[in-house]
Amino acid sequence: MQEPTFLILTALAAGPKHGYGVAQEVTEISEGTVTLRAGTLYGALDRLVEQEFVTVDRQEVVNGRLRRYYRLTDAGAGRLAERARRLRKHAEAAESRLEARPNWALGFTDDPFGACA
Amino acid sequence: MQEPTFLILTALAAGPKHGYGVAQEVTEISEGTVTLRAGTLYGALDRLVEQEFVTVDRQEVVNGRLRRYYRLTDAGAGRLAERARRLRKHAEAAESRLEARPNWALGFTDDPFGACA
DNA sequence: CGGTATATATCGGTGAACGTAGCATGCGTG
DNA sequence: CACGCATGCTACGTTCACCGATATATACCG
Repeated sequence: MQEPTFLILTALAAGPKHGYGVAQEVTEISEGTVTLRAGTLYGALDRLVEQEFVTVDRQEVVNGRLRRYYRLTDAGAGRLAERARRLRKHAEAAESRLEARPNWALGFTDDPFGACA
Repeated sequence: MQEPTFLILTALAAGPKHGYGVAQEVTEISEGTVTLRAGTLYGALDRLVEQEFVTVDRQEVVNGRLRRYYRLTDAGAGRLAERARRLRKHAEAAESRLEARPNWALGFTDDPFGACA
């Protein structure tokens, strides 16, 4: 599961939303770093419905335009929880390794073993 | 950047490693959930070298086998830090939304506020 | 009357990941 | 000594998600 898909599930975790609403929420969650395109959005939603991580909650017609609401299933919530935990673990691993890294070598002596006097 | 690529950078953040060593460390970091295949590993390393997030530290021949060590560049460390922060933010967003979700529908009462009589 | 915002749908290209196979060497086992 | 196994990189081909572009349709505003 990639970033866009993960964020779509995250957006739906707060409650049912229609496609466009998901796209807006994803932009918000990611602080503008991820903007879903139509192709990505509906492609991912179709896939998620097929995998039963998401279901169509209901459809309504507003101003002559179709509006389809999607809802996270229990399986989807489980999958999201699992992936969120994994993401956090990986982020923590990366951050702790970066901290321990001798990056005082930024630009000058590059001495991975600290053997440099 | 996808999960395998992120984990490769993370493995290299602790110090230079050769391809096979990276693969082993990735298995460890991900607690066995991600196992890098040769195609994924060397493909990603080639891309990372081209993007200058990783450089070839040195090469040696051990027992007639080539061993090529890769090292994280400063640009690579910066990129990894940025991505790690983003990953953590997304993981947190997902987890907080999942907590707030009315998942008492899942068969057990989960009442964080004790409001449920 | 044209531009923008709301909404969903589809198509083709691209690139990362993935699987498998192959090459090459040393080491332990039968 | 033959064999499998671990090490370590290369070289294919395939799959799949993402993405840009395009299409459709309505409402609102200048």
